[in-house]
Amino acid sequence: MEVKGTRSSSANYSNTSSCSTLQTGSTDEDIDLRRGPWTVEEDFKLINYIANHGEGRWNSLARYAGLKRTGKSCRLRWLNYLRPDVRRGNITLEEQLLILELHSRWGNRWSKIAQHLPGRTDNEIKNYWRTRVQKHAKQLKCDVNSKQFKDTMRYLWMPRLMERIQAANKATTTTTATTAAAAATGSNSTGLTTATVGAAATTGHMMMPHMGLNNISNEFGGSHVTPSYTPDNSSTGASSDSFGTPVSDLTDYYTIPVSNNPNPDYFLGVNNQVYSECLISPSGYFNPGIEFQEMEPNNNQLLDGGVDASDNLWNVEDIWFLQQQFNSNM
DNA sequence: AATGACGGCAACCGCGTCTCC
DNA sequence: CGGAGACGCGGTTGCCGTCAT
Repeated sequence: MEVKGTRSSSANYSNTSSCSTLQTGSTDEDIDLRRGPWTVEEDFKLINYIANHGEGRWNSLARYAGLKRTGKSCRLRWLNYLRPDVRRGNITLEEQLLILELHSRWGNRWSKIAQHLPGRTDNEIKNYWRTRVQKHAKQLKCDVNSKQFKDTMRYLWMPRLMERIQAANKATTTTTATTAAAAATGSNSTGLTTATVGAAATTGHMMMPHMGLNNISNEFGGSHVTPSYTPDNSSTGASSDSFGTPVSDLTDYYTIPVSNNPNPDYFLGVNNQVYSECLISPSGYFNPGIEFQEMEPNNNQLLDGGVDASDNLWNVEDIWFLQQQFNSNM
């Protein structure tokens, strides 16, 4: 495992003394509240308490669980790290595409975006955006909120990302009947195009039932991404056409065999056994001292011919290419 | 080998909203 | 209706690992 920079490494866990405290001062209990990295013991207490009593009422939960933490801190720790269905590791190409798509629509509504990426937290998506996307905006010497950058993202990066997804799929899978069916359905209720969803479906990932499809169909207008990947097309017919276009049921995509996916951490829909196991996952959860590190997925996720998927979109060649495109639009 | 810079991520903070009394 | 506490969200900070020199 070992996500780079994580505070949950065993080294950090052992270093309980580095955790600072803050004085509450005025409460009747007048306890020293801990801050900073969580220890194994604290995680264990929190997990066990929630397993027995459920979550919510975080302030009292913190007290009753014997944690010298604020309720807020407990909530954050649970939601962003300990929750069984938290998915960790590299953001996949499909997830990157979805993040770009959703962010172009909703802006920094991280929690809203996270709702559509099962297992991902708003914090993780926010971090991804800040560390990756903003970095590349910086490289292009433009503001991440500028129209030019958004257009670059929409008309260049996203189509290119889709190409990469499709290329990865071609390289790693044979076309399944389900994929063909998906491709035949055209756009869907999310406004994402066939290319988007079909590609994602082929990998057995994304668009799970619990993503709140009704929600999406209401909130998504037209897709900004068109099959032809050209600004002209997307700015005219495509976006308005896909608005309310009768669509296929995304459940069609839920049952792609996981074996199609090169990433061992991939999950399927909630009806799928593999995903269920992934949700439960936690050989290490209740045995933190021994196996805690095993809870994290393989971070060396390889797609697209062995290139780290997390940076697939952003290699040097692309940056150069995008810079040319970007400059020519100036 | 030492060290400084940088990147990535967990955790914290402030504030707005919601819920309950 | 209004106040208090709980909750949730987005922005920011700070730590740790990695990389470059």
